[in-house]
Amino acid sequence: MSHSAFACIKAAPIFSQLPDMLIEALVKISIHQKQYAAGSYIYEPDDDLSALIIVDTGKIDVLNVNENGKELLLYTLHSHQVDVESSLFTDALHHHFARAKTDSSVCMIRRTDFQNLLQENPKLSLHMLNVYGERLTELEQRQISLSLQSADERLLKYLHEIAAIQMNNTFELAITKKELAVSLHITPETLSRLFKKLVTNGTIILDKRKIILL
Amino acid sequence: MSHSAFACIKAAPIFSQLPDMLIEALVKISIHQKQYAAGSYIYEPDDDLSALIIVDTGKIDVLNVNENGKELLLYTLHSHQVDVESSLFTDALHHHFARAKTDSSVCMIRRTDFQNLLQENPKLSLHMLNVYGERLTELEQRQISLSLQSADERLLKYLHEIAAIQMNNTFELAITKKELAVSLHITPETLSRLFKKLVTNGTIILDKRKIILL
DNA sequence: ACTCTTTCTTGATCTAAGTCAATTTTTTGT
DNA sequence: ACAAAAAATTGACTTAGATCAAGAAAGAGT
Repeated sequence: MSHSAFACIKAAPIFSQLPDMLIEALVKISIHQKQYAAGSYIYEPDDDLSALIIVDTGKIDVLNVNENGKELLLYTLHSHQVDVESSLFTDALHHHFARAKTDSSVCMIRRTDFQNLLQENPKLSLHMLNVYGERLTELEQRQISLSLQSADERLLKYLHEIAAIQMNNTFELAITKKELAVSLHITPETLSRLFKKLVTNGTIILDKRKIILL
Repeated sequence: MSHSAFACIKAAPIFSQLPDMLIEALVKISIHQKQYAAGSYIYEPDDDLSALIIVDTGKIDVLNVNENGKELLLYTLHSHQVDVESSLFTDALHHHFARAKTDSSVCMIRRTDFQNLLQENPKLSLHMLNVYGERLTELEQRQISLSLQSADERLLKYLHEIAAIQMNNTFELAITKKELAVSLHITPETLSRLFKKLVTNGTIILDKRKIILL
């Protein structure tokens, strides 16, 4: 658990390569260490908060609601990740909101302060453009994955990604299956059936949360 | 049909608000008026073209292929629109490609030239950040619409959007139904059935391409 | 150890949308 | 105006995944 704004900002991958001078400039305009209990809202639809949010500890869900009140998880921010969206640059109304999934603490930088800093630092602007470009690519990839891959392909891809990160074909799921279902955009029932299929196929061995990829 | 690079760039909404000085700087580094026949490729997956593309005339599809060779239409660029993606800022491999849908002509600005200009012009950087922010929001909206709305809701929304733009409840489809189906991410057969449903519901009157929203 | 709550599983059923195939309508080229 | 090509419609069938409902298993609090 970090305890200074400097540490919080420096730890964020999107800022970490920046020269310390710029980081200190960011620290100066940041609002330090806000605490949020699990389930509480960091910002809500139509809020004019307009700030850049850096997660120090905990997890934060960024979601969207449609007219019928149905929620869609856009992404979950983990420690040191930054919510670059939230209309930091555009004035467009946003219909999404951020909610603490676990007890969390965040740093914030207000939109106007950040924009002023950008004006004076072309390097920072260029850096942010790169970040946005990556986010864009990522979002596109996700959209492609959702419309071109079936649920079981998505699940398998997810499992292989974990195995790759852990560099081990045996691992435990870090999240509940319910949460996994949400992030794969399927129901828990469907996920349960997909797992069953993978087991009978002999693609995986599954014992509770423990998974062995064959 | 425009005939100078200046006109081409000035006509693009994302650049039009910029001071003429900057536009001229953009013109200087732009590659003028390339012609593409319908069906030909502007860039392909893994190409290292890395240029910003401004459509002068015609229509250009930006698509993606998955492993099975299935195509997904990301968006269609019309006259004066700019392809801000195509790894302009990131080095990440992109799996997508651009193909002329109709005979088209485009202006291009090479990545390195553009980045150099950005370095010297914080205003331009900030401007581009705004553009990216909007694109990001747009993409998110689309993803939400695709996973939260059913096909008939998407169709109706599309029809209402046209009516709103034309400020008239009676209008003609500017594209073929086949193309509409692609952009709604459904098959032509399904679209045909949806239209039929809307007609029997009494939601619309349809005669060939002419539509009256009731 | 024993509730109470939440997660997970399983079965039965439903539905939106895709696929395949055949036909009709519209558009295009000459 | 006519032939050929492309677009649109229709029907029969399949399928992935959702929904509803009911149990089983696991976890948490006392």
